Amino acid sequence: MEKYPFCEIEKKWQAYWEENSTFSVTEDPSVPKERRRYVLDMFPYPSAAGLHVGHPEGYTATDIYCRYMRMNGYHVLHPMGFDSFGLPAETYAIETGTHPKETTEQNINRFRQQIKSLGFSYDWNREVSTHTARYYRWTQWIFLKLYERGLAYQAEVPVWFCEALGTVLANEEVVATPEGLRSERGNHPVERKPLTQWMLKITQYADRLLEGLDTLAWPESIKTMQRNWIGKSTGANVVFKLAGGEGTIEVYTTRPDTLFGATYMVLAPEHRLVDKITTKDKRREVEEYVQTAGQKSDLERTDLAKEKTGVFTGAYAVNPVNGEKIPVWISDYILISYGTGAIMAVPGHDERDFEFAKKYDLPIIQVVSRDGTLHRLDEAYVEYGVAVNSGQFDGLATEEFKEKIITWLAERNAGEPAVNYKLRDWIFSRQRYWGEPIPLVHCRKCGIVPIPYEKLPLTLPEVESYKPTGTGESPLAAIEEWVNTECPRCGGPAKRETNTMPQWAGSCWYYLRFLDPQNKNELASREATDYWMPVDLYVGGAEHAVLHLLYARFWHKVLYDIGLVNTDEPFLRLINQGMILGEGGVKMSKSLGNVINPDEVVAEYGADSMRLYEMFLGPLEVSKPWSTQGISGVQRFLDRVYRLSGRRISDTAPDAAILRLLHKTIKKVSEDTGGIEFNTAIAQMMIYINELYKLDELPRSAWDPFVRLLAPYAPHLAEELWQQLGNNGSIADAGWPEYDETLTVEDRVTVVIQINGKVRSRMEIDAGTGREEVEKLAFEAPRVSELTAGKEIRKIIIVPDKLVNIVTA
RNA sequence: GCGAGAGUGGUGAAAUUGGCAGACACGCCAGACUUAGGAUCUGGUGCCUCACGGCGUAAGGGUUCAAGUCCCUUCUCUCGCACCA
Repeated sequence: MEKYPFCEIEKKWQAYWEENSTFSVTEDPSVPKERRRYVLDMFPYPSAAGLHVGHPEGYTATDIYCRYMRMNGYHVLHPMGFDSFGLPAETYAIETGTHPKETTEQNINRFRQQIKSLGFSYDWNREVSTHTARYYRWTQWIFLKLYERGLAYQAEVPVWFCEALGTVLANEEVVATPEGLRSERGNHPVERKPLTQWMLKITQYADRLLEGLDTLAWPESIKTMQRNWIGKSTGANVVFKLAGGEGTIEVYTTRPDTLFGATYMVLAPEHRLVDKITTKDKRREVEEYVQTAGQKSDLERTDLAKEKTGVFTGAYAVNPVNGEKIPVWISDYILISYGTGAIMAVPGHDERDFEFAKKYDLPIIQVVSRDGTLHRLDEAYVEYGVAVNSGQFDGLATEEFKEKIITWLAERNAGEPAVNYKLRDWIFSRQRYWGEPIPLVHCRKCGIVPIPYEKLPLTLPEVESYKPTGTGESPLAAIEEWVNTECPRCGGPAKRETNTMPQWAGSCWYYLRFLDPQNKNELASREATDYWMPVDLYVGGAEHAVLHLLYARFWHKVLYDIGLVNTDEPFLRLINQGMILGEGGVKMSKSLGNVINPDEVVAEYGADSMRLYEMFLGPLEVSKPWSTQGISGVQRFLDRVYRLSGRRISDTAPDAAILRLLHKTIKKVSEDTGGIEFNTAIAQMMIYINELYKLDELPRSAWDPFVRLLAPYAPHLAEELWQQLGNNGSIADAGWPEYDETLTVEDRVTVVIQINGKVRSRMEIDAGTGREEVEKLAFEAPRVSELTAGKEIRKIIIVPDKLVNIVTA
């Protein structure tokens, strides 16, 4: 028996959808807001490898959802595009001299064709690619807005520099690996280097980025990750005077209530006071330590397992609460980039300080107690409790003490409340060719001058070589005629900024360009934005939890502040699809040779089988292994459906059992499709087909609704069957079938009879039978009377239409 | 170490409010049809037992008439963070 002719069917309907622009949408004002949906996929980076099977997973899910919503009368925006700036094309250009634009566009064409081969219902009229000048014109435009609002600035910062890539990386692009810190892309070693970079002041939005999370229907895990990444903490800055000299050391602490337990202080080796306060006799030792710390990689410095090190500076500070003189140390366990770069050490109540104090034999004082009594501290007690050894504050609960001491310090100008974030400003410049040029010029007279908005886009020049200069400058720096320009303000000689933007820039706002992709005057009209935004459903991989999703939220909030968008948050609901693993549950990778190529799957099994299979594997959100045997199972199902369509269609009504199953099926498939639980919806369709398969002829009223249910899942086959049924036009325009609740319930039910919680018998009775009747019938059932004979019956529990539990003594 | 999530047949997985554990599918077994079968159709398939029956949702305990589901303890795995004071 040969397979159904999926190849012809799929080609035919893909051509039909294309010719008829079946899925293009416009901003029709007659459609009320609540009948509109914006469903978005994370657009792909068009790599040379082509689509992998992970892409179609999320794309199929949104496609099914969109088709379902359309059939239910919704107006759905479902666009696709390409995140087409990026390093691989540039690396390839360095190796071969091929222009990145050329490879990128080849890859885009391949991706588009692959995506189309799966029959997704995108509105292709809205396709955008971030590397095109008509797109990045607006990326640059947004950058200038950020600059105008003081959210983009230059700073010399220690940044991650990657020798192999010849560029600076963002914190988020550096990952810890067993071999040390490496670039996320390419796994190359990275090092810390101070360089002048463009920074975006995302920290200014830290609170709003944090608060906004509460309003979003996102996975808790992603929200938690973002919260942790932002890392807000509240406490106090406390000022310690230096003993015997002028000057102060300011520290940040979340536990000002432990101030009486501060027995020493620690500065980061890079702290500006280190040089000033170090005494003569300690200078040599301190300088040596500072230098070693500076040479250490950050991995070494942040390795938790390593023993803490430090040296005494010879200086002392005065504890403002009790006038105690305490020594000032330096150690690389204190980070210059967090808080004030200095701490008061409370070894009794901080694990790190405890470890350090033990090693260097510094005093440990207990100032917090669980119950108000003193005991020996074998480890730091970090919990909240009651103050002890704290002078007039003894007996206060931690929470209350914190408030009191902050006020006390503030009255004496020795401290104030403080808030800190782990989030750092976003290092935004890249020393690369294949990215958006930063639209600024450096004028000797006027300083940094933005290129006027109407002069955008500032396009990428052609270059001889794509290699980074290695000096920390981008390949653009080598193009004299491009770099040397006029100052837009004074007309004098000026030089262009040669840094480009990171790949994240284009993806920060692409969902807005889809709303109005041809607009020449604005990035998107306010009308189009108001019509569609916010995104109702956003589906993509969890790897973007804190990068893309945080950056995009940041830009969106800025655009909101400018008045360009109508909402404070861009993505209302987010779903992360799980990874598709190789057979056996291991990661798919080239080195393991277990990569499944979607083209081959489509060629062998068809797009509908591929779509259905990926959805049938399991819940969308979880990772699940690919199984080549498994796909033949869903193909068999589609085959059966197709063969079934060859049977005679009758106009007689289906029998009661089929009718009931039909309505149950419509109900289950409707609820599960709306709830993005596609695996169980497919299982229900299989159950239905298994039953229909037993019939010699198909009642039209049992078959027609099924074809509609199938349409979101296997759209090509459904179109074909729809046409066979004598319909003109696309099934996409057909309505979704409705079910009658009363027809979904069984009139006879099987009730199990338990004795002491164990199933001993069962009986078939009318649904809705009353309790007394059920009880009576239960005792008439076989084995029940013999098993209960001579026993005291303590209790009878009846769950209507489900179960009877007879409890005996 | 901290945070989040997950552990159910040989495999992928199902299972409203606690109410027949294993739907659906893969695989396997048997049969039918066939020159043939990696096609198709029908039936079977958690484990132990000839059977009656017993045992089963990572392990142990608890609540309950009743626990995959609720509570406690432990273990394992995945993901994220990694001295953030």
